[in-house]
Amino acid sequence: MSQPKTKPMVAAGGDADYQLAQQVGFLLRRATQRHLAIFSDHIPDLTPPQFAALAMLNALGAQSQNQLGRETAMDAATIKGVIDRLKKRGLVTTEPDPSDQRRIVVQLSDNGQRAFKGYVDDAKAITEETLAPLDARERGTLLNLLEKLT
Amino acid sequence: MSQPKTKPMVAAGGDADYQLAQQVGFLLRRATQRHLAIFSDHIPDLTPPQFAALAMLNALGAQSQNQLGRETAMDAATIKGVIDRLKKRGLVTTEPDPSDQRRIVVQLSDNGQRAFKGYVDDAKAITEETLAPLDARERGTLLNLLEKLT
DNA sequence: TTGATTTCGTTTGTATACAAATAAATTTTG
DNA sequence: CAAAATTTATTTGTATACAAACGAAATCAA
Repeated sequence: MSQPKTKPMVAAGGDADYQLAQQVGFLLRRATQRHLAIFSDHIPDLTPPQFAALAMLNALGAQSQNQLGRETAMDAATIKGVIDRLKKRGLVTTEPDPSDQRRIVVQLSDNGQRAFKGYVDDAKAITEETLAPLDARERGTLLNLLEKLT
Repeated sequence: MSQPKTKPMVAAGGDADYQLAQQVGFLLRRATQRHLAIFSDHIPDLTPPQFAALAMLNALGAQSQNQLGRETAMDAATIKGVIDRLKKRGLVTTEPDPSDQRRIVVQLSDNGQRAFKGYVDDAKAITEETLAPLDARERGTLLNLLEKLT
């Protein structure tokens, strides 16, 4: 006779069914890693946040530093570092806002403008290569779902 | 009379159609940010990479440090820092691999084992809350597409 | 108007994340 | 076997990312 069914060896709140590799957080991290690798293959001179800042300044024009951070999803401490590095490389300039002594207005320099325009095609290629494993319908679906997730 | 159509003001390789907020890299970054916020609400004491290391050690047993890094998608330098911090907190222990003098074998401590099991339900709640904006079908689709992207 | 609150930018500290270089140990190869 | 190549772990340096605390400036409210 076989034994009656017993409790599994693990304590209550079993972990046998926790598959890290299937969790959305883990998949997001890996997808981000792959995207970052593709990005630096195409644009070795900039990071994604740096490019995001340039793109936003190009699209929206001069912005206060914190406002630019909001547009590009970076907190105040993070955008500060990004702008400091872009400024050091001459891609952006800053000046005080005369109407608000607290604010620093960030703008693209001519070099920054040219640099951004020169990278737009690369940026499109980065998106294309990142999404390469998906067909057109899947790409749309993914972007849609990611947007909902925000 | 209207003027004849002229070239747009922007130079060739137009950037007017580059929408940062619709690029997969930007959406991945924002989704990851939201997930991280949810994670730290539920498990303030661990980071996602730290939890990933515990989960993998629990699932696979003792591993060499670099092997564990591979399982959890962290490079050698990153997993080192993660393990150092987990070790300092007594959640993992390390010992030299007698069969390979280069390797360090990492394993869950009893405390680490208990801590992990105690967090599994929180981890499931984190996934649930992260995916809350999606219905069941969309969740499956997203995980599928993210996996393809890797 | 002034006192409370909010916003802006900065600083400090911690934690990934990755490139590059290195030394030691192991494995592969000729 | 001996040389070459690879693997493992470490270290250094740079770049996000975020929490927390801070002073200065602007806004709100009683």
